Amino acid sequence: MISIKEVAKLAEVSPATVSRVINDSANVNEDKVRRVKKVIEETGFKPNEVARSLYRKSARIIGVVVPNIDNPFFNEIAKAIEDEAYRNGYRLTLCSSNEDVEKERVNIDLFASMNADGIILMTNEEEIFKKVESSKIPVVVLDRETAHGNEVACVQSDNYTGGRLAMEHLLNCGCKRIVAMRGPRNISSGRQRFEGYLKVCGERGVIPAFVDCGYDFEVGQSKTEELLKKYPDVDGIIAANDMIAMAVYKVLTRAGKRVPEDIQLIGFDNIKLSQLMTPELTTVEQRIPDMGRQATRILLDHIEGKPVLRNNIFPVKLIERETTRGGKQK
Amino acid sequence: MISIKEVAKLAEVSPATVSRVINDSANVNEDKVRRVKKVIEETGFKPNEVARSLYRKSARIIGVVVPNIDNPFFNEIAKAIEDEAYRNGYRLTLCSSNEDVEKERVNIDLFASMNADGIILMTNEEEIFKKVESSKIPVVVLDRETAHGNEVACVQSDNYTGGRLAMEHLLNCGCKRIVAMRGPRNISSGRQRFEGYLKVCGERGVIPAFVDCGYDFEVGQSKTEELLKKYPDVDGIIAANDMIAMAVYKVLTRAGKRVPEDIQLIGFDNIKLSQLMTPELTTVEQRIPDMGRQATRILLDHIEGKPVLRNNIFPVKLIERETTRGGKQK
DNA sequence: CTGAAAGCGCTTACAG
DNA sequence: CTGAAAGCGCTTACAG
Repeated sequence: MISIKEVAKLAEVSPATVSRVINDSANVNEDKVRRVKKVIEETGFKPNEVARSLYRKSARIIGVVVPNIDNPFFNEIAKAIEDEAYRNGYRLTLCSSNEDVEKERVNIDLFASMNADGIILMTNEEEIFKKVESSKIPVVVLDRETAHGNEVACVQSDNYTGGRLAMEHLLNCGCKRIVAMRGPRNISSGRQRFEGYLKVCGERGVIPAFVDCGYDFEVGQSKTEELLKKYPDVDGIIAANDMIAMAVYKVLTRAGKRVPEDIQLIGFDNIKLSQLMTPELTTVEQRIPDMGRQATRILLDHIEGKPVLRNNIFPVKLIERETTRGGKQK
Repeated sequence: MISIKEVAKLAEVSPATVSRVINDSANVNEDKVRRVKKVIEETGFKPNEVARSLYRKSARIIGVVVPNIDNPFFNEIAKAIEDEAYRNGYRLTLCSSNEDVEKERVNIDLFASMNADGIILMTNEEEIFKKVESSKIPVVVLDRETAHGNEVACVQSDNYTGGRLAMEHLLNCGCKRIVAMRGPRNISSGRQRFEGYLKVCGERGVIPAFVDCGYDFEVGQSKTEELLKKYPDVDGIIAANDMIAMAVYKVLTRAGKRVPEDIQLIGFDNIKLSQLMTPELTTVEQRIPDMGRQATRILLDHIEGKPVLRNNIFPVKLIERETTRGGKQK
């Protein structure tokens, strides 16, 4: 790689002038501009970003921590982040933590020592929030809520309303015996959805029925089996999310239950998969790409010193598809 | 962030000595080592990686270009790469190109100017291979074959055998009218699988029947409809990959065809999804995590100056599940 | 064993 | 408008 010094020599100006031309940071004699541009053109010179970031203390990098990149939800989020970051001249370095706190910690340190400009955090570990706080890098928390107040902003869905929507829909579809699969209790989205569900139970005089569950496919299968034993008369299931709903569908099918004829099923997230599977899954939509984009925008705005909204709650929406029976009463 | 100079002052040694302690790069008086370590401990000092990479001309970063991170296959690959990279102290910066050549080009330049140590490339664009070549960064090509000879290595599956396996399996399952959905013609994996299929046709005296297709779900749907019109008597379908198989399944179901009773179906890749869907998909397994890991290992070995295998072909394997009828003849 | 010095490739006051 | 100089935070010959 050719350096600014060599460009300067070839263009017969000083390195400072070349820098000024590259950055358009000061008026430079037209003729010199021309000469410099010509040399850059001919040599294919690109400024070394590492040297730049050393001086600027900014690498135009944003660090992203996801629990698991190999999960459609985070995956779709990451795509949106990457997209928005790229559009603004930022790169993205990725840490898929597998919920390994040590790995998250190491990566946060790395982000700091890389002069990353900001971090988008989707983690469940309280400890990491503290860590990040001490690193002084601006953070936006995505799809999570935190008790700490030091993050630049939170962006998440209105999970509570989502929980309500799911329950109300099954009720409207005529289900008499609805069972909720509660999401992880250490994740705010799981708690909030469940609260929405409970609230509707209260309003409609329904006795809550549920089973504790996580967000991953594997636990979905075993928890569905458990559910079937515990509530043999179930005719409606609210899955903790879409991946769980896929698992539910598999177990129900194996057990000879038809969806939606015998048991109606609703998911949460509206990941692309929910529409690809057959039957197509009724679900509560989170605006995943918008959330990823927004988190990134907020981070960039903050970096540029613009004011920023601290709490960003995205609306959710019921998407009726084939695993529930629409307005029809049973 | 505290710097090495301040650590030096606090420990009453020179910055050079601190550096030597950090890197364990020379013998240092025990007492000084102790002092330096103590100060580092107390201050939480972490060396600035940007400064390091400026000197070393290495950022311990590997750049990854995928056509689309929002696609299970690349997703699973990226996870494996991230994992292996992390284990070796490397970070990963990601470009999800959406097959946008301009974006790929910009990112390659960025990788170069970030002092990235290597690139793992999964692209379809000939042009990009040339670009990368000129950037002088070591490249390994993953899931692709190139005509260029300048990459460090290629890693891919034995797609030809995979194509054979798929066809032979459907034949063994008693299918009389098998139609292949040919993968993209500009991607080597698509061509090779199709060749395997053709070869078996030749050997078994079957007249080839196929429909041109891509690798993404959406085209899978329309191409399946086309297929059904063109070959109304079809009783076995070889999908271009698992995502296409999902689309095929949906269209068949909507058309009132049962799988595998009326039409048997086989995919390719063995992405996790193929096992999550119901019915579970018979498919040809690619060793996705191994391939990602191996690509990374090779890159790192090369960077460390170790010799490296140029062509890495991973074996494929038939995974029988529920969309074909095993050994049973019809 | 160890410190002062030079250098990695930029950028920006500073002085003219 | 423009160049020489200093500095971003490290590392490694070099000399002792």
